[in-house]
Amino acid sequence: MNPVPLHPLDMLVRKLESIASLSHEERQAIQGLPAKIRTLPRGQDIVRDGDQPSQCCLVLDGWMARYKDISEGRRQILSFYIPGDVPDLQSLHLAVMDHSLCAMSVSTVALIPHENLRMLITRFPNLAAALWRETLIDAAVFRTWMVGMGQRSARERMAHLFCEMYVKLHAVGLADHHRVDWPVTQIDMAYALGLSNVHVNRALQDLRGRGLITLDKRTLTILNWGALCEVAEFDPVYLHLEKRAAA
Amino acid sequence: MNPVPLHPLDMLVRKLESIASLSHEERQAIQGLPAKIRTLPRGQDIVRDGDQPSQCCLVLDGWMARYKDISEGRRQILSFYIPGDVPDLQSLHLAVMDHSLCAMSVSTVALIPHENLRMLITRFPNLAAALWRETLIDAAVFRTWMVGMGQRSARERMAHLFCEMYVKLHAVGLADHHRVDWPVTQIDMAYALGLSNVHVNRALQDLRGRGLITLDKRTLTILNWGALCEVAEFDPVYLHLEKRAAA
DNA sequence: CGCGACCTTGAAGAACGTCAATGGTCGTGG
DNA sequence: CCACGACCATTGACGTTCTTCAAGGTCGCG
Repeated sequence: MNPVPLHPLDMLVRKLESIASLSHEERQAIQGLPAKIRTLPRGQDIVRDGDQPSQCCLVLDGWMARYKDISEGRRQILSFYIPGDVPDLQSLHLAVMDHSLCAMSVSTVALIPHENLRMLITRFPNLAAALWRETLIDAAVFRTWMVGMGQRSARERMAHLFCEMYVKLHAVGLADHHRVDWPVTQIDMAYALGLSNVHVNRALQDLRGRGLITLDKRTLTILNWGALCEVAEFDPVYLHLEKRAAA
Repeated sequence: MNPVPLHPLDMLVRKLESIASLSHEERQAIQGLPAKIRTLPRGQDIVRDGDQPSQCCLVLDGWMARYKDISEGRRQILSFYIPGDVPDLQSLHLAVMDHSLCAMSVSTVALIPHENLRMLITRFPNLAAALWRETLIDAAVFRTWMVGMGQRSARERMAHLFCEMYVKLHAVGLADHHRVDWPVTQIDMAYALGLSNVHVNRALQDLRGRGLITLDKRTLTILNWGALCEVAEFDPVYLHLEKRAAA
């Protein structure tokens, strides 16, 4: 959807600058990181449950997802990632993966060796703090999904997911005017929301019927942002964005 | 239940030593942290949703829980904490709380100012890494609860919680011989598992009926560890403990 | 043109929630 | 030591949400 920017690591610079202010030296150090670019087809894993990765994955284009499979084809998608995110930053400190990471759409990623990231955060404690903070926001999103799965109905959860992804995409300039490219199938939404695909479809019909959204040909349009937030009881505090909240 | 050790911060030293090896200097620096000791009655909040805390809370005795309230008395407990844990470590990097923290039983905590923790991690990057790792394990537990709430039945989820807490308590020497002090009421378990208290009771009867556990007068006894793990599909990898796994 | 992946819909059943009533336990104060 | 009250556990009956199974239908692409 988006052309990869001139320098792939600019994506990371921009992300971290939305969190902390970087010195010229820090910016240069990030841009000097070695990165191997890879394009992934939809559905492809990049790290698997049980792996011991030696590199981190920066999303440059497309959507990725963390997920965990348990017995008999049961799967839980744990979170979605968009350009600028580093979904497996945790592997810097947790040797063995307890879940997997895959592409939800055709995606481009940059692979950065742990070794170089470790050197970076040793030299620049400020960057270490920013990356730590990233993983803490990740955890905050997990908590919010837990609240949803424990306490909210299918319709509310789905509305909440739409709000969350719109705000996140908007914050990095990948969504505007309440329209988003939405590459996630209903089957994958079922995995993410802890529902059956049949019920996902029904919840979707419900939101459409209320005139809150349309979703067609991989494009999500939010017709009534206020009402959607209300259904979702959406409060973006947990995303810990710096300034503005939402659209 | 446990007497507070001679020096309260030894609890933190011990916890971090189970993760990383500390130098004499680092150990001393931790022990030199200022700590205000407080005892909390059951149910009391120590930090609330929306607060901007200026200190972190180290659990010395008792159980604590993070939780989030949404409309109309709906509550989700997000995780449980036991002695040695620092439940709100995230507040070091995320200014505003997106959930609350309360005592699940009469508890003793040590409050440590952010300021001093920040000085500590600036001086000792090794400790910063250990604390970062702590927050990452926290996130791994969130993910596991998500999988449970999205994919597992009430019985499986409850069995999983018993396994998880037993392993965690065992790891810090607070449980043995498959017996644990279990201060959590069925109502609070309902909040934690995303169920009604009535259904919690029924799932409990089910586990009792299968001869897997007893739970009486705040004491949980696991009668058949292997079978309980099997029901729960419990795999302790996500706790990222160093050596041994379980009992 | 045909295949595979995805979406949609209906019907029946399982899992879980709600409401309501009862009994048990424990700490507190008389 | 006893009595009280608050909180907690338990159980039954019934309603709702969501799942499962099954059968088309649509769309894009080779």
